[in-house]
Amino acid sequence: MDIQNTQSQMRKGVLEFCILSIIQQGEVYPSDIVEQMKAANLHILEGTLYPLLTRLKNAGLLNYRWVESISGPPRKYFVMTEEGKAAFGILLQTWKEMATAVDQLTQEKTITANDIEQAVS
Amino acid sequence: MDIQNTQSQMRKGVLEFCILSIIQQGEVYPSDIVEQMKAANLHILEGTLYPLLTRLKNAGLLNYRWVESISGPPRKYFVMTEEGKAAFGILLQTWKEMATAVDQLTQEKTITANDIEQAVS
DNA sequence: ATATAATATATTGTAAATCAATGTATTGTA
DNA sequence: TACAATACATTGATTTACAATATATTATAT
Repeated sequence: MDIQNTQSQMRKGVLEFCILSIIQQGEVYPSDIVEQMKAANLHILEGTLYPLLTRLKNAGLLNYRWVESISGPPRKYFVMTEEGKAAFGILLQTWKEMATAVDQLTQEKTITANDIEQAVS
Repeated sequence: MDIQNTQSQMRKGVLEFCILSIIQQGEVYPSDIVEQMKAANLHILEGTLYPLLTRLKNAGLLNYRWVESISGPPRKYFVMTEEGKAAFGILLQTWKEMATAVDQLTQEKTITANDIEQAVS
């Protein structure tokens, strides 16, 4: 176990949320997503992305349509469903709440049960 | 796959970071950690926490000492090592960078009800 | 004194998900 | 016609959180 592992755990946690966010901003195909994630320093591999998109599609949050490419095989362009938009709204709030909680945890000196026990004795 | 799964993934990602943060603020034993995490709405179960603490201890980031309790079996109080403090510093920066990146991803071009209203009109 | 409850550390088996490596298919170019 | 580039997709291994349960110590009630 090293620190890079913990760092990548942190990034993993927000993968689905970020991918939904990217798709909500406009139709994209998987390579677009990989690029945008890389630009945000949140790298994702295709072996992770494809099963993830399939899961989100099967869950009813996404749909896709085939679009011919001028330079290669056709591409799967993904779009949000209404259910997906609703889910994204919930996740956005979850993210905000969690980020606030983590910021408070790391910045505040929390009073512990241990402090209370020592203070009472 | 449901949305609660994605929410818990989000929380999982920051578990180690939050636990290091709690321990950095003062000596605690596992039940203290469970309580503080619960207070931050970031629940963790004992079956998750004990192996995690063992991993962090084996990685050289934590140490512990036994302390007798007045009401039950002795407790393992955990403290940060110097290496642990250094690792926490790195993770704190990773967290800040990631939170900024996620905020930018979600705020860049998020489609709002207002956007739709303007587009329709 | 004994049994039960409360506290606390710890392990096991299962399920989920990411990653690295590789496979399959289509189109453009030399 | 062969090769390169692009794109979707799967497989096997590893990691890890969780639920359930185990083990041990101390306090309390009967």
